[in-house]
Amino acid sequence: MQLAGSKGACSDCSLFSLCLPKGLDDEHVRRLDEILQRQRPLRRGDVLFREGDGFRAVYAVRAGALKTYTISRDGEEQVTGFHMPGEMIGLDAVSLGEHPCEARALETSSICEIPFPELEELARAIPDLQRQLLRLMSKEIFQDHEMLHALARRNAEERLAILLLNFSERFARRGLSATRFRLPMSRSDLSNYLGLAPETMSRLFRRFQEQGWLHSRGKEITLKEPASLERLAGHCQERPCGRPTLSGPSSAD
Amino acid sequence: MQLAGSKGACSDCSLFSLCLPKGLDDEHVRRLDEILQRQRPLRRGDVLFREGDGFRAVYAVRAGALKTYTISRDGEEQVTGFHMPGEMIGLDAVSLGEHPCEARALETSSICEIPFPELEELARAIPDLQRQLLRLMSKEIFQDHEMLHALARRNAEERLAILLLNFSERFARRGLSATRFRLPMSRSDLSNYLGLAPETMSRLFRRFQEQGWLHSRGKEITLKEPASLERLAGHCQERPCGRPTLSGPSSAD
DNA sequence: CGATGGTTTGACTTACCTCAAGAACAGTGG
DNA sequence: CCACTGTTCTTGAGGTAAGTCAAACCATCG
Repeated sequence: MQLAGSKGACSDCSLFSLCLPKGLDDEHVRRLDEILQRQRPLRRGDVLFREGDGFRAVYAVRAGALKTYTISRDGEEQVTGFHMPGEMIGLDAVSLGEHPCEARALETSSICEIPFPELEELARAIPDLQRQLLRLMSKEIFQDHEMLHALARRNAEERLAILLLNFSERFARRGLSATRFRLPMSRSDLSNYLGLAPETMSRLFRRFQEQGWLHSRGKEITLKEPASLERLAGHCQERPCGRPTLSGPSSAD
Repeated sequence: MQLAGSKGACSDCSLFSLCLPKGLDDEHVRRLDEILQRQRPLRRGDVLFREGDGFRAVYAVRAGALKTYTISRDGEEQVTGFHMPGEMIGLDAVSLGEHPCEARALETSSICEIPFPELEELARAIPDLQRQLLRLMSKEIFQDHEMLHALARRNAEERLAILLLNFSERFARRGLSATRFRLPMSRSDLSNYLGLAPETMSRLFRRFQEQGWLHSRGKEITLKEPASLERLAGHCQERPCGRPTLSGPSSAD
């Protein structure tokens, strides 16, 4: 898997298809991959796009992790999302025609650029793709609503529990352990995202650790009692679809 | 404008086109209106769809107002949005295939149902429509991010200021006064949406009134010093696009 | 190695919630 | 039109979760 220059068809990665709910057949995936542009890898701290940049493409994360955030007039930032491999960035820019947020690599990351005009064109040709694209955006709306709920109604402990389980699920979906993982972002990014002070975040981790619910050493997290976290996350996390829980003897790692 | 039965082409309302950013030509709007289904008007408290209902259509509000909300396991509700004439409901259901929230009329409301399969089909045939549809969903994501920011970083006063200005703008877009309007929802719906206690909402209105920033009599609101509200909303409300502000000698009413 | 920025910890403050009691309001039926 | 009833709204008193401030600690990195 040689990492070539900044451009060129990205034929070895059908990564984009990972971002989309299943249902596209192989031929379609091939045509998709043809329009992908590979970018040179980003290093920790590198900016993928800035707020106000013209919107030309969406981006699929191949490896690493990024955060997106807006910057308010007084310079403070608000983290709007974390983006892991197999996830998509930039869909919120379609409407304005420019990026309403900034995207920055949390660690060395590899990105596929998907020029949007081509994607739209292809979606017209492939009904399935159109459907998947709409589904993808809808999912983001839906997840934002869950997050709104968390911020509006849940206390600090519940918010952290929800977030940890969310990450756990996302790691698991990539075939990684659901109970042992490395959070690529800083505590202050986490706290910022959850609408809390960094100090509160720190105290929460300590409390969770004292309860024996998890072990955290820097960015390395081990969930020891996912069931307790799920009880906390409780109400709001219940999904209509029978998503498997982590509780009980975990199959992970 | 005779209100017919529950079905039939809704040719007098090109309302759906209102929901979409401008840019569709007349012929397209006509074809769109052909697939619209008119629903019998909803009365205050009527449910448009429930959480978990199968997703078959999205809905455009013609008149009145609705709220959408999720219900957590313990029965408490979280308002996820208010929907005014010219706005769309149900886009968050595309991904799951069922509605993740419940929609209820806040007052007597008239709704157009837009069967989603037909809409997708039409979007395939009309590239412009496809683009507008994507743009519409993107806008919702973008607005949710703004709301996330508000809930995470702003205090109670700022949240209310932001919300009031938001409504003001939405009324203005419909050609109504930006400074005198009637909020169709209860104080507790407002507070719920903003992640506050109803009591706090009540105190906020009093405080704003004491400051002379607005006059409120029940659901009737008069903004007297939009500039002060804008100062409060401040940082987060600044949009890159030069959206006209309300401050200065208002042109409204 | 010291410099820099993230993290932890403690002491203190405060914005908002909770609880509880009235007041205003909206239906509903006489 | 007026009582009657159930909501929604308002107001006050008091408690608490989380923020702020400040200092110590720790990792990373030139």
